Amino acid sequence: MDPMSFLFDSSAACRRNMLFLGNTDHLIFGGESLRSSLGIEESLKRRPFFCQPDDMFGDEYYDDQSPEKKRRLSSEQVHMLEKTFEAENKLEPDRKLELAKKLGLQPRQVAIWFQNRRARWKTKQLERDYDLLKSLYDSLLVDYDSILRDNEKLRLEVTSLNEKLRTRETPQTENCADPAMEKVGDGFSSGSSGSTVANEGIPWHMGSPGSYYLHDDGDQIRHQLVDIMDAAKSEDYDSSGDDRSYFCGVFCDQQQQLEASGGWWDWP
DNA sequence: TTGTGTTTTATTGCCTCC
DNA sequence: GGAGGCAATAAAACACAA
Repeated sequence: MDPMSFLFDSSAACRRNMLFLGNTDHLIFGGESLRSSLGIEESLKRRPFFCQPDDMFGDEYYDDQSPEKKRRLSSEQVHMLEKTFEAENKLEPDRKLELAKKLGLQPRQVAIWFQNRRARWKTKQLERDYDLLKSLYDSLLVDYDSILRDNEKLRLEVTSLNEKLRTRETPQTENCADPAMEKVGDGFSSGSSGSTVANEGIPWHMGSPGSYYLHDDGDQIRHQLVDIMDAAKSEDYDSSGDDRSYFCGVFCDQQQQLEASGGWWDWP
């Protein structure tokens, strides 16, 4: 194998053969061309990874630290890697070699850096997604509680009005001959059998069986009930109403936010 | 200075794809 | 079977409070 291709090779087999990888710190990657860019000259002086043979085996080097020590990349190198990562979160082999050459790093180091960087990005993305979902959940919870309160309020109102109705109607429910009376329509009557007052889904019943007849002075109460039931239907019981579109809107928003939050969630 | 928590670099093992 | 990706993890480097 060509020694240089060995240096550049980051395959699994090769890296497993390089059990002395810690000692690859000794491998010479030097040469002026490799160190010319990005102003990394300064950092190279401190970095056993990338120095020249004379530097590596000099007293100065060994006085400083063991060559096996793990070294951090310079800020310039990191900056360049970050910039590249912004453009492409995975590197083609050619690009990796090019970048490694440019930075004076081993291709394997570049590959590892990108791997770790992807892992960090994924962690951050998970945190962002969690925060987003949590805020959506919290706002839905607030809405839900508000709806429950409204529902309870309406229920009490209906009960109270129902009581009023009952007290007014008791003597005349059957055989009523008063022409002023009228049959209540629009959901208040279902004929002669024990009727449910409201439409389906409205959980209360009139107390007495048969059709309901109200005096004129009951009209006000009747209209109030109709209003209340309409409100109840639109807010609580009608799944095709605004509530559905609201929740739909919430989840559409959520999806849009997730889509907008990052382009790499579904990495190829 | 030192103990401790966090970040970064690197390794290992497993998996998928070609 | 080789190449390369990812998850889990180790360990060095770093930051910082006490």
